[in-house]
Amino acid sequence: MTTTTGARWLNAEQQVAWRAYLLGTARLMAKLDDDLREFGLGVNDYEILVRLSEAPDRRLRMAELADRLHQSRSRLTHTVGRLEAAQLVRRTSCKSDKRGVWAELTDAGFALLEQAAPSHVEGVRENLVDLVSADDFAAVGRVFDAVSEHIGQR
Amino acid sequence: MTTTTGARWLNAEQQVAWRAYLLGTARLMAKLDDDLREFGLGVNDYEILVRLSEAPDRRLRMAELADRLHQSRSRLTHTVGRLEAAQLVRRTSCKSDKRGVWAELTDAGFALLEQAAPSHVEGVRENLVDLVSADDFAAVGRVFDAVSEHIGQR
DNA sequence: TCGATGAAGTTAAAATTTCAACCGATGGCC
DNA sequence: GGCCATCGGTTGAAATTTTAACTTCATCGA
Repeated sequence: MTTTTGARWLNAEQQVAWRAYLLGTARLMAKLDDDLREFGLGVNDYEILVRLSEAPDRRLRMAELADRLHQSRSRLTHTVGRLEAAQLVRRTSCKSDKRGVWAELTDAGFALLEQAAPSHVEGVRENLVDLVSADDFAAVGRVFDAVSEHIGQR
Repeated sequence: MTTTTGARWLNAEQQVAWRAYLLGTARLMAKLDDDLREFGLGVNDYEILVRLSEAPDRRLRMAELADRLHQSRSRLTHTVGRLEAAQLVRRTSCKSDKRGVWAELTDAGFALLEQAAPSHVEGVRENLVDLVSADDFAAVGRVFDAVSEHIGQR
């Protein structure tokens, strides 16, 4: 685009950084998905299992889980349906709120997570964290914290 | 995950930064897609149009375009098919390599890009670039350059 | 010149994600 | 209590993306 209006374009460095982010993210996610395929998971599935594994009683309400991952409820319903079919997650209805549903990590789900985690984390290190200085990586954290904060939920 | 093996986990700050990146990226892309919907585009379509608009004669070979965006050829074929149906892109066969196909931006495609660009770029600024220091944003560029570099093409 | 190998791109089918409509439950509020 | 806007979640269909197979053409070496 040429600059014929008063619009605030990105300057050259910003432009370069923005595109590096887009391309790098695409490549990184593809690589991580690739490496997880051996376990029958994708990054998205993995993140779901991790969130459950960390929650009290290894379970979370569907809406809570969806919010933490910024997914639509519908998408989560479908994904959890598949994870449930694979016996990695179990759904139980919520006593206190009859509309509610708990998604709970099964023992098999936890076991698979234990298997997949070392290789996945190693992938995150090798293809991201260990590539750059601690300061630069911390900056990434600050930047995307600010983004999340700014955009907020929903 | 608890640390019972010799695996190299992420430390607390790295963990936090990694998750901020995942969540922030999800929110950011959703927001940008949202804002582009008014023009009938998504971030992915937009990037395709931009790459074409910058290329000599506003056209690129399919494989070249796919590589620059790190997309599968198949995905690009489908997407360009839709963009072509919308008259934003035109496909022509390549003289010098009969297997080849040029994807070329039409005038309508260029016009739409001109319309969408100011608001899109403003969105990138408002939800990312302008939220953080120039140094931090530059760090993002360095980090994902390193990622791209490390993972390489394919 | 042939034959093998691989690149460029498409295609069809399967898997995933989005979209919109929907249902039962909840929580004010009058 | 009764009304009603909204929440939590699901559903089915449409749209998009992935996967694998396939076609055509290029290239390279014998």
